[in-house]
Amino acid sequence: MRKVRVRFAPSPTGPLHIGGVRTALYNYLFARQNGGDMILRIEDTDQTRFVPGAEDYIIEALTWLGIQFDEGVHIGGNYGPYRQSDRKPIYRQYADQLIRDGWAYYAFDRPEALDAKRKEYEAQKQTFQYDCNTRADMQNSLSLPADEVQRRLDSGEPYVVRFKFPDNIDITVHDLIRGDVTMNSRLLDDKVLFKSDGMPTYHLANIVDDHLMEVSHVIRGEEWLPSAPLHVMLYRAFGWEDTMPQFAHLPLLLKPDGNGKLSKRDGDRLGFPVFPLDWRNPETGEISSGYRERGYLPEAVVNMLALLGWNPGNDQELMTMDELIKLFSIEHISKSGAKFNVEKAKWFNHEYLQKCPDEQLAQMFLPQLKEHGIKVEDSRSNNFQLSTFNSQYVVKVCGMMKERLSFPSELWEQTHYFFVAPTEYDPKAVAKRWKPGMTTHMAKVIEILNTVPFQYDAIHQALLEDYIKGHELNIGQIMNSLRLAVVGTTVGPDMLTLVITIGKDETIARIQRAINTLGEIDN
RNA sequence: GGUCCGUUCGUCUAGUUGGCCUAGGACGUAAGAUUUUCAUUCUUAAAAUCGCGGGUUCGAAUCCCGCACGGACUACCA
Repeated sequence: MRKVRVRFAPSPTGPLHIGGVRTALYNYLFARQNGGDMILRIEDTDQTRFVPGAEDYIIEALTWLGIQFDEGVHIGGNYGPYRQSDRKPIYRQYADQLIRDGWAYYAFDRPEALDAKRKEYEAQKQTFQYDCNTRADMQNSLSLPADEVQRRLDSGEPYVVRFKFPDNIDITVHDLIRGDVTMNSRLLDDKVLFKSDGMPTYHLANIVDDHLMEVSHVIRGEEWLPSAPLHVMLYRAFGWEDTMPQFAHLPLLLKPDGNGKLSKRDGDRLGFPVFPLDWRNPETGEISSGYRERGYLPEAVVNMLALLGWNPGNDQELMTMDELIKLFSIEHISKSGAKFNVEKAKWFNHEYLQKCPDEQLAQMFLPQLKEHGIKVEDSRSNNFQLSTFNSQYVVKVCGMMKERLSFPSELWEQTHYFFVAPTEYDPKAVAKRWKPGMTTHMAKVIEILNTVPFQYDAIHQALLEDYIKGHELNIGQIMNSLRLAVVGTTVGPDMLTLVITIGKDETIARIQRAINTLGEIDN
């Protein structure tokens, strides 16, 4: 049994698309499960589409998500170099080999000539294809006399190398997800393998590199399925068919609404990220938002992505990376494309946020606190006047409040009253709750807080049991007014826990301020 | 247009050797319970005649054929 070796081979043409992230994830899960190697290879054979920073972005994104590599452009390995532009000298000889063996030929047709040809066919409602039927009419080493070909080559005329597809043979690709897929060579065109700029195309570079890097399984997007027969033929032409990797073509990630492939624009339109990290277009300066900056936790993104096109075969939905590695199987990858669902993504994040340790959450909260002028120190007691809080206090607040949120970014709006006293009181809540006699009740609350031990049970007994219930008062009315006084609105966590947390002095100060501000209501 | 791939609740999907499927779970939605409030949580409900039409079979979401629809590909891009 051959050692499992898989690769993730993106092109550095921009930020890594979330579909690409999923492809990387599936490769990673498969490699880890089988004790194999995971390789990061950069396919930058198209120099016109190269975007600076894209390679670093890819590495940073995958690192953030916990997808690790054993070999690659950033860490090296025994099969390098791992950037195709650095492998440029390698490909030439393989193109030559193919020509020598009659599997490929030189073609001198200029791009303009090909365009003209396509237009010509189009005018007759036909499609031009450079193949066994048309290559005799084109300018290539199959149609031109040998001395003419040599003359052109010697004179430095630009040329490409095209694959010479045999006429009318059935080529079967065995796909691990879809089974056997058969196509006839007559329908396939003579793909360019080697470009006039001296670089190989994807097809050549891909096969050569996968072979040289001893890749055992090619797990890639479904968009590659139509060219898979070409790849199989290349392995055959090179005589590498016995070590040809196994193929698995992943279903596509679709738009949440309507149909079609998920694209960058969809994210902008529907308000969710299509990229793992924020990306700033170096040319336009335009920012595309990423999951990380939106407050998604890497574990949640991984879990969500894993389930978009795969399932463990049972009802389990929450899985860590380690569990995914154990449970992953190519057999359970679905065949049809999956529509991206924002709501489910949020739910995953909520679930993982609950698992997130309070200390870690507090750490994520720090920038928001700073932004609002709140200082956090390690060894100070809580002091509202100086807006400085003990870090343990922040941890406590996070722990108390996290079940209410899906994103760390919601922390401030949910917890600001733990740090800052309300300056305004929600008018609707005031109208509904601040009834006549309320200032008296609130004064009584202050009195109770001043007399009983400042502990949950003691306050509960004195306030809820003795005072409110003892006097047959409306619990909702009093407690909501108290909340209004302390928080400024009538939403929030358990009132007594809140009071205990912010402390006796601050609570009393806030109630007093509410009494002063709101005053007595006459009617 | 051509080739290939696909098609189970609104969405992700279970269903892999045809019977245990009067099609299960999750998200979302609705109702209820809990809570002093909101949120969380819990319970329940609605939601797929398994794309459509034929066949094979005692029996089909599951096998076969046809059709429809959707998608991918069809560059000296990957």
